[in-house]
Amino acid sequence: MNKYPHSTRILVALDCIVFGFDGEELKLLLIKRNFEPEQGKWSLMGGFLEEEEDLEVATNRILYDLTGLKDVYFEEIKTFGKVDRDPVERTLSICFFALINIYAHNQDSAKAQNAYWIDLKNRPNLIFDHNQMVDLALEELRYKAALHPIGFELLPEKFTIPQLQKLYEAIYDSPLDRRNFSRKILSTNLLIDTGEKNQNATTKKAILYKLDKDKYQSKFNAFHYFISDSMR
Amino acid sequence: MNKYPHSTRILVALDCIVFGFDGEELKLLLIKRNFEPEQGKWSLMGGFLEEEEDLEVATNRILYDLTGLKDVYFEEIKTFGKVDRDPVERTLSICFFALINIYAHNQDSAKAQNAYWIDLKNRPNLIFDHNQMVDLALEELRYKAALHPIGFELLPEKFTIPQLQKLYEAIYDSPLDRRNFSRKILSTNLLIDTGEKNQNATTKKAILYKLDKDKYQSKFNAFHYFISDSMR
DNA sequence: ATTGAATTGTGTAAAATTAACACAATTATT
DNA sequence: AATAATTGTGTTAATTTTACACAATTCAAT
Repeated sequence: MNKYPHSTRILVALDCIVFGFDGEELKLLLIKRNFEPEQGKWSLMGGFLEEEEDLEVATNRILYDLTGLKDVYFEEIKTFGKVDRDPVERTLSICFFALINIYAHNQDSAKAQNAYWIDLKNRPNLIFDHNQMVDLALEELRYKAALHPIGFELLPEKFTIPQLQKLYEAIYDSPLDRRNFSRKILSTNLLIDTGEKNQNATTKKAILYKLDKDKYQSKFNAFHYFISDSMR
Repeated sequence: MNKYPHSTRILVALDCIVFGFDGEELKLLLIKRNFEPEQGKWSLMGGFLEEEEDLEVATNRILYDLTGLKDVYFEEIKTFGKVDRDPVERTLSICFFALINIYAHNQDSAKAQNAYWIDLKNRPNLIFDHNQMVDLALEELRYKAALHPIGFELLPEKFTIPQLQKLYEAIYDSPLDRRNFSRKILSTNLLIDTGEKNQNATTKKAILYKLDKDKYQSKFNAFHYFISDSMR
């Protein structure tokens, strides 16, 4: 069975930073732990990589259990591997962040895990090295979202340009110029005008767009500097 | 000892894609395996994460054993985790790429590992999923080198602008405009004129520069689009 | 119905950057 | 001294970005 006899086998966890957006603020899906260790404290959603389970399958399993969603956008960030990072037993953590549409996820799945959406800005202290993980995930999200059109993953299927702008303002925690933002976004040709307008607006109704999924893949790498430094 | 009793412990390997540059071509440091499994075939340099060893320590250990160098620049790419990726036993591979000055590394260390510098363009078929790892590493190197000043890691301490240009041409496998390249590089203010010139030139001797290490860290993230698409 | 406040969509000119070039200077060789 | 190869620097047009202004839409309050 163990054919590389002299090496150590190690417990491998996956920890997920799940980002959401409620229209105003960037949110994190966090677990109020009702199990040991560290029961009662806050942590990221995670799980162990199982025998006979591909790594990617495990990530999707964990995201599904938490959100009820399949085909969630996620990205590996880093493996945390300090010997003593988990006081119970040495555990590697392969760390991911995921972007989901906060309104599409299954509330029941979240409840079953004792999970809550928490404002990124008011996040509680987390167990182990999970604070570092969130810091890194935010950094990575900011990096990636400036270079690639991944923000859409956090929005409903149909969205307005002002909504999209609010999202980017939340990600970078800084105001963007409305006119320049609009021009830059539209110049990507990734948005399709649905012909509809948002209904719940109290002032001028904005055009609802959807993502051009055919172009999305081919343009994923074509839009470095989606948000430029000078735009911030 | 095993306090999370129901989970599986897994063998964890680290595999390194070591890039070098000989002045003309991008090179890979590859192992001609004189051990089982797959003896006689080519592979990446790797090793197992050991008990009581931090992940970062393990990476540095593996790089040191291979090159004789400490403080090597490396970057984690991805964890490969298909159940059957290693036919001997299930093994996760945490995959890194490293950039080293090919002339600073210790030949004896490489020889002891049966390692050779191979032109990236003529690389042999590698074992397991190592081909995929190299493909991904090259992609990642191209991505990062376009956004951050990491190319220097592949050059000697003192280098000329034409040398640096040849490096970038090797990385992107495409010619760059000499005059625009020079201007862009110098405008970063990351290069210090050493006052010396390279001696082994058969024509006009070029100015030797060195990296401004004080500015390097602070400007690491300030130079997104170090190499622009339009420059290629 | 009219006005006002908030928000959305589009336009424009100056500034900055990039792309596409040309030319002069340096070095070893002939 | 002339030649060939390479290096350093400059210049202009095109493009992109920045910093703005103005008109149109909507609902609510008069």
